[in-house]
Amino acid sequence: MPLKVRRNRSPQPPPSCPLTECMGIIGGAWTVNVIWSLRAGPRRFSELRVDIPPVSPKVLTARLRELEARGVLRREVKPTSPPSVEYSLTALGGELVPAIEAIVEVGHRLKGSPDAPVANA
Amino acid sequence: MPLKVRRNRSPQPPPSCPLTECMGIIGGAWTVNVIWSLRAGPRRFSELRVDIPPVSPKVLTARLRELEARGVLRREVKPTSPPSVEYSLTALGGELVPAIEAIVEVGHRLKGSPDAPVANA
DNA sequence: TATTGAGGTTTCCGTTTGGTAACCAGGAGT
DNA sequence: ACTCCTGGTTACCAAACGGAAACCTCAATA
Repeated sequence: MPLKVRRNRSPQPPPSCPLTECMGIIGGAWTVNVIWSLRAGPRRFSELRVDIPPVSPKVLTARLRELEARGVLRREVKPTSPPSVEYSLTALGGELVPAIEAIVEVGHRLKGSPDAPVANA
Repeated sequence: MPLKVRRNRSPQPPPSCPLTECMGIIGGAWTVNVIWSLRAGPRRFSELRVDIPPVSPKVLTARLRELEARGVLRREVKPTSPPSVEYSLTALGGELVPAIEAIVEVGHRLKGSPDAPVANA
């Protein structure tokens, strides 16, 4: 009797496709919103929460840590009282802004969610 | 005794933020790869599977349907035998290409996955 | 008659994701 | 002695997402 192939395969190394890989970082919830908020200058944690109301602190922290680790933004603790933390785009992060602008631009012309109620339907 | 707030809230209407909304469509698995594959001309279902080997038929179908519904691509059945189906970008879909190019461009310079093994580590 | 190829659909299932709520530390202000 | 503010962290949980495998129709071909 032939043995079945077991399906508990260990996760394979990512295919290192730059497109797939880059979408892995851009694609997280609220990631682009964070970059968008920072494009006009540095923001603190609580300011970002105001800019993007539905984001939870947990996710915002996660996104900021990821973006910092990838060199998109930098994190600076200011010796104020209470100490505040300022996030700002790096040069690399700045390069993402036009790309996101392009997406927003097209986004305006996309048809809405397919199952969303349409005017006059 | 005060009643607890129940958490079975019905899903709220999307905030209709063009950025968030557009990322909702771009962000699905393999979506950008599909657009990327179509940028050079029309492709059939099975050709797309060759272009993007790890995509499963289920997900590929889902992505094609979504992109069609939002006017990014069009689907044409050709009366060959067996009938074949050709997918091609619309003008709107074409506008996404430079945006994706920009992302890929920056993606090249992003640091890799934070917990990925680094050369000499 | 069986097989092949196109273009899917369906079911099942595990992992990942993100939301909620609660909690925490340290210093400043009242 | 409290309370507030900043900037988080943690545990828990439900839903969504995507992969695997099996199955399907129709026509042409071997």
